[in-house]
Amino acid sequence: MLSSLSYAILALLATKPQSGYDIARQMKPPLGFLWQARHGQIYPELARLVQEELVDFERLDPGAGPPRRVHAITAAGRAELSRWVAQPPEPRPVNDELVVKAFALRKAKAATAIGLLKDQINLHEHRLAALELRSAAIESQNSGAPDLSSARFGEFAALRRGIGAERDYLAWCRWLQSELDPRKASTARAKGRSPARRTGARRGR
Amino acid sequence: MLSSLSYAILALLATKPQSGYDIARQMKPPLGFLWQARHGQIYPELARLVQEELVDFERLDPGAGPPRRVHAITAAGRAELSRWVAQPPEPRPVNDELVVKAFALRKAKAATAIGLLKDQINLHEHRLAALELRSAAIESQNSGAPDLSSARFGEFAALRRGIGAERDYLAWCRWLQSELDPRKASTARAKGRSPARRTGARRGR
DNA sequence: CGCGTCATGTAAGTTGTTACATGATTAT
DNA sequence: ATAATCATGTAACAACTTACATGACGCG
Repeated sequence: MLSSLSYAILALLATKPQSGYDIARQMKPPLGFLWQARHGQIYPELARLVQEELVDFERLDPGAGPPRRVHAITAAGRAELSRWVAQPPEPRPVNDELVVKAFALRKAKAATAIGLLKDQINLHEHRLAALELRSAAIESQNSGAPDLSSARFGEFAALRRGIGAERDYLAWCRWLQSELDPRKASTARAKGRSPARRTGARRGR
Repeated sequence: MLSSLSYAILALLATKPQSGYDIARQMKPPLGFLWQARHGQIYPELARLVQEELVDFERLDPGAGPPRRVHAITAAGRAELSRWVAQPPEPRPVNDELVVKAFALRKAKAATAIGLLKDQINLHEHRLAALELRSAAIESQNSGAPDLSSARFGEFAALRRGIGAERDYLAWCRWLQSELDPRKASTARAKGRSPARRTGARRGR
């Protein structure tokens, strides 16, 4: 059986033939939005796909420089990809260190914790901005959000997931930050303050 | 250096002494909301923590049955935990198979894809309901959302993250599902239909 | 001339999964 | 009786990270 990474590679190659380096660039943390992996994992996996004949490649020798290997998905590769797409996904757990830190946050000084969150917010704001930029680029090329019939639909859908996830993550970070704010201790609580809680409420999608 | 899992274990033991089995239960996929791991990883890690003297344990021999090992965090363990909490977290990439499948969705028949999403929505609705139940239980015990001063704040914050993430994930699944809906192809688009897009819009929080 | 990027690979180590192994207790 | 749950462990494997290794090209 193939790894999830293999299918992510196949999915990228299904849009167009690319080098391992191109794939690594798109999957590079922290910006990769389809699947994240380093080149140290990608090259061996690509070699395996070639061996299984789901991918083939062509050496492009640009006269000067190292020969570039442009990989393309084969017919067998496309077949295997579409077979896999129809299978139910196996959920991989999302383990986030920051959640553990939040859980144990009383162990830290408030000032330290607020600084930590500020850095995280910054990080995720940058990622969000990058994803939004890309999404906006697709929309302007497409004059509006692409639908299923468009070749860019898959990319748009994956981006939309990333954007939603980042916004939600940021909202949580900001909430946590406001809870830590020493000003919160005295004010608030009684007078229905800002980041309105809504845990029990809000039925109906 | 210790793994993230080690710190998750320490964080749980910091609330109260527990057996490896108890820890495994709380970390069990798909419900664990602090950190997910299986017992096959937890027991060896616990043993390591004992060896490092960050955790100790007591054999509880309940006359009948296997002796239960109740583990407790030591003073050194607490110190190490609070040191770690103040460090910036290293981001671990979130790789979700379903996003790859969405990216390559045109390879599948619409009916298959809709079925897939339905199953996913069901799964995540169940997880969301479980998290909301727990959050509501804390709120009722606390008469309102706990703040930093409360012993349950950490748990509440972690749950809140899980709840937000599940809601956002579900919203994406439902959007995707509506895009796949063959009824969408004919209607919609022109007449400003339901799951209102907001990718470029919505500035300022 | 050194640094960043293009470009490809490998080796060692860590983390996490799956399956095997054992055995008592409780519920059906 | 047989299945599920309590309870703890280990071994083999798969996934992923980090660091090493090499070499050309272009920029300042």
